[in-house]
Amino acid sequence: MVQSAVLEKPLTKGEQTRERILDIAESAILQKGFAATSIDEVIFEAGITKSGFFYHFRDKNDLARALMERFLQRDEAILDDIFGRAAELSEDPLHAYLIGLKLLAETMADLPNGHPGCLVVTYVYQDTQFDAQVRALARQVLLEWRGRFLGYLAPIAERHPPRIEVTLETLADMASAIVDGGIVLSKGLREPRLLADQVMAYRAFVRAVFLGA
Amino acid sequence: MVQSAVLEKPLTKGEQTRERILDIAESAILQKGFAATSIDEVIFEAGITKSGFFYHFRDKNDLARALMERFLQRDEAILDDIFGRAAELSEDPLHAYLIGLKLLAETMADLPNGHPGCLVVTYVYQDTQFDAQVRALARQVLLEWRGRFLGYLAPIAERHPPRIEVTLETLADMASAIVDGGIVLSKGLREPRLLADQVMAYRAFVRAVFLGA
DNA sequence: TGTACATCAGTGAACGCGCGTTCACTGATGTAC
DNA sequence: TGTACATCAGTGAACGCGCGTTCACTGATGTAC
Repeated sequence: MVQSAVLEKPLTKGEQTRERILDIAESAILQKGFAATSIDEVIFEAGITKSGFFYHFRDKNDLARALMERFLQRDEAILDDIFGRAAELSEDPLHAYLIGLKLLAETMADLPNGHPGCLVVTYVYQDTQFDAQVRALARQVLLEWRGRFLGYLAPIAERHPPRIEVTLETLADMASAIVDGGIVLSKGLREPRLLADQVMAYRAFVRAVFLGA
Repeated sequence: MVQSAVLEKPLTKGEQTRERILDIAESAILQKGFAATSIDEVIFEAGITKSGFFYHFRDKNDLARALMERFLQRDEAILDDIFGRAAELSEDPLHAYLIGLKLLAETMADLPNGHPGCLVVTYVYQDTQFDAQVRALARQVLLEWRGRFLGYLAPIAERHPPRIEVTLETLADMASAIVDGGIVLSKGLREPRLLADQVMAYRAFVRAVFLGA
């Protein structure tokens, strides 16, 4: 079971409502997009009035910002947890990374109804609806992923010289691309397993790059 | 230069307007999403009135359907062309596929402002806005891709037994995933080269699977 | 312990604008005889 | 070659609904003295 790293202090009543709004909005936005998700619809599900919504968020873009900020934090926490556990299981950075990818694939496979979608993809594909701050936030997530995976790959390349011509940056980006692309296929074809299989295929490539086929 | 396979007969005045509407709508939808793209905005750019729009399309969903149908046809024509040319350059199905992927990467790299986005991704991430027919169309594109790449891979696997444990279906889906995921990163980070690099990385994996690292 | 005040977490009603859609109409072009 | 009619490719005006946002207000809880 995935356990958050920080101890969660109990939420106040207002924070609970706010979280419920965020949950409902996120799920709706991943299904229909940002513009098609109306505040009316969100508050109906949340059981509050429109003014209640505007007590928590300045405007709709502020909701988008809050969602992406929460996404960024959760995403970092989950990946830190997965690759942190993996690092404890092997001294060798390559084996640790391969274990991490296996755990990531299992996490993906365990989602009961398949992956609901990635907020960053939603934002990138509806870019001009958001203000500069929100766009910068989405970009920040993409750069965080690149930096993270590069951080895993650099020590690997030092110990295991690559046998296939590919830059570490491209190999790092490939992790993000395969997950986001895999989610699209998985979601579109309604085949939850597909996503985990794609992560495992990426894992096989990493193995081939550093250990040979 | 990419040349369409079929000879194009000249468009009538009405067909020209219709194509212009589709071009403007597609570009807007890829940037802001379907709901956020208003008919008003499209007709303003196209220089016609609202009634002119409804002469060409029954309603907004009909526009979505027309866009996806056009996308499907163009996509098939482009891939047929690329992998058709590749097949002429080598007898061996593996080398032909590798050449095709190279040509695909070059095509991606040649897009002046980067790839504008994939309609299928837009539709999958705004699914509930569309009626059943449009959703089925998007799904059809995903299945077409899987079938296409499986068609390339099956003869390869017969001549070159795979050295890495991965199913042909996963390897086929990986082509779609890497392109769609690569487009997200490319678009989000505003790095046009990234997409071509990802396709080349996929190509390196295919090579490793069938030839070893 | 009581009182005054501040903050929290909202309510209710109204706003104006923009949206997708409809309907009756029209000038230009094409076709049949 | 001329005329009647049909089709093409739209126009112009109006529609009602839903959207995001604002504003004045409120009961419940927390804090200072």
